[in-house]
Amino acid sequence: MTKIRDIAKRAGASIATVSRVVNGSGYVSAEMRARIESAIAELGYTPNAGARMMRSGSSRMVGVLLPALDVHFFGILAHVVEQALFRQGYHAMICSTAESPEHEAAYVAALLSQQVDGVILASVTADSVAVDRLRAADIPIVAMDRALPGLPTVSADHHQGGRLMARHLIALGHRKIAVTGAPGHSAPVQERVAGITAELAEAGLAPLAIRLAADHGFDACRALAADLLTDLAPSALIGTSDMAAIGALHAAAERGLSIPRDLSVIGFDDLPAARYTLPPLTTVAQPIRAIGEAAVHRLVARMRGQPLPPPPDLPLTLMERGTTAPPP
Amino acid sequence: MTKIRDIAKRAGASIATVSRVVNGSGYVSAEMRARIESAIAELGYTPNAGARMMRSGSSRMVGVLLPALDVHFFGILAHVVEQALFRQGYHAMICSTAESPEHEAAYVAALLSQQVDGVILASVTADSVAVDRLRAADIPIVAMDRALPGLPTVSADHHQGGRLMARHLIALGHRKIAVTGAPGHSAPVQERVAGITAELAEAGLAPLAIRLAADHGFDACRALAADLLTDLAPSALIGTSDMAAIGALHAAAERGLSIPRDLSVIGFDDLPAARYTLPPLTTVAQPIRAIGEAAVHRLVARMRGQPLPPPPDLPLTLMERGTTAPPP
DNA sequence: TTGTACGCGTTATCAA
DNA sequence: TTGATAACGCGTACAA
Repeated sequence: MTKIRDIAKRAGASIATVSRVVNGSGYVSAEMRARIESAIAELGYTPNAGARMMRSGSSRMVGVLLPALDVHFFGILAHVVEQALFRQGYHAMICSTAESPEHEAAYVAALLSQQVDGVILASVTADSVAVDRLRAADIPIVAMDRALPGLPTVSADHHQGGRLMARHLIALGHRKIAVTGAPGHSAPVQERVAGITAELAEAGLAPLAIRLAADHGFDACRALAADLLTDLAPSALIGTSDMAAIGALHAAAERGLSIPRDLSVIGFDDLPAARYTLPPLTTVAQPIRAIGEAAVHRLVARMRGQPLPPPPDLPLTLMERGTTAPPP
Repeated sequence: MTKIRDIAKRAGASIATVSRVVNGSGYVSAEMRARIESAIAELGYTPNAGARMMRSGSSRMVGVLLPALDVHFFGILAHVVEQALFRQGYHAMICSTAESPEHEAAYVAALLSQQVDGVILASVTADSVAVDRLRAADIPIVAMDRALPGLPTVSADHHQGGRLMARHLIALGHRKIAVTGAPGHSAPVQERVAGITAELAEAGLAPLAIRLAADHGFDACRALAADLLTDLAPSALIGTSDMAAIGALHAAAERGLSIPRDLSVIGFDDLPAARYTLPPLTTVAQPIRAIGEAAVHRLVARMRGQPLPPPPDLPLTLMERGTTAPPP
């Protein structure tokens, strides 16, 4: 690997001058700059990040901890965050913990060891030991998607989202409404359920049932909804996520139910897949892009020592598509 | 940040001994080890990666360059690769280039600067300047999903995939077969198209049309298929990806066509979304998990200086679901 | 079995 | 405007 000394030698300059050119700091004559720049181009010099970091104590990197990349929601979120960080001159170190404490601990250690300038915690559970280590390190942190006590958070209002789903069905005239979804241990999911229940209560209603699975895969969601449709006879099903709603659509089809004539189904998230079904899924859209960008915005401010921007307004939108209608 | 000297002081040892404990190298008495370990736990020591890297010249990191994380296929691939690397003791540095040369160049520089031990290039174009820099750096590289000349590659046989799609439709009795898909500039897509054409030719057929869009979003795919159905009257449509096929399903529905009675549709990839449609999509499954794991396997061997394992067998599987049937 | 001392590549300070 | 030099934190020869 060519180093700064090689460039200095080649350009007939000192390493200090090369450093000035590379970092755009201090005064360098035009002629000297040109000589050094061509030396850099010829030899293909890339500054050693380790050495840089050791001097400056900063790596211009931001850790992004999230539970999975193969779940489309988190893939999109990671993408948005990464792009936003890039625009601010930071590199994202994306770590998918696979919901395993072991992974989480290893990644937190790696982030600390890499001297990341900040961390975005996406949908991490509050009682995580690893997160405590991170907090102890006194690095700027922003929680995303799921609030973490004592940490600046950027998250949609899941409670309100639950209300919007219920409100839409109530307005259509539904009274026999059941809730299905996963994963049950997810705080955002629980908040949505609470919002649903609250909105129903205000209309003098209660959910026919609330069934949450541990697994949020397609098959689990479909099986859950199938049982629900067998046991009860709801006129509408609320999925706590698009995944759950799509599973419900399939469970209904298996039982010969026509959507939305015999059964209304509504989801949450508005992932791309919500538009793939036929009819396309009615759902409450979460502004994923805005969430990622706001998280970066708040984090960058803290990393620069600026005052923390206020939590942004992240409006949820009812996307009325083809799976909801008045009850039969 | 606590450093190795702090631990040494606290434990009444020298930094050399602490280093030995941390790295599990050399001899340390049990008593001393216990003292040092408790000091590490109390003070919360994490070795500085920059200093470590400077000494050893290695970062135990592997760069993963891919075009996007918000495209589900790449999100899944990134996840698989990341998990596999983790099991081998490497951390993944996932870089999504957003298909922008500027991003790509910046990330390549970052990878070089981070002294990554190896790089996995997913679906990168061959004529990329950035990649040339990477090759010049003499780091182990493996190309994934899309072959790169002169580099070990792990990729499904897209040509064969094209053949499988065509073969299935031909076997069902279809003769009026059209191809739709995106993005047109993607090499894997072009290979699939070539495979389709070859298989049709062997049956004495030619595609009714081949239409590829630049954009691989849902709307573009649907519009493309809609035009195709208006202009021609195929009995079957081959999507070069699940996305294209799902778009075709919607275009058909808009025109009142019943699937698979009036029109057969087949896709490629077998993403989770292929099962979301009603009826679920018939498609050719690409072994994404095996691809990611094989790429890591080959890369790790090279990083360890071991001989390069042979390219693995990555079988494609026809997933016969609900969108294909004999022609009307 | 443990400790001392050097060098890894940079940046920043200071002097010229 | 440029150059010499001292840290930064760690791993490892080598000495004890």
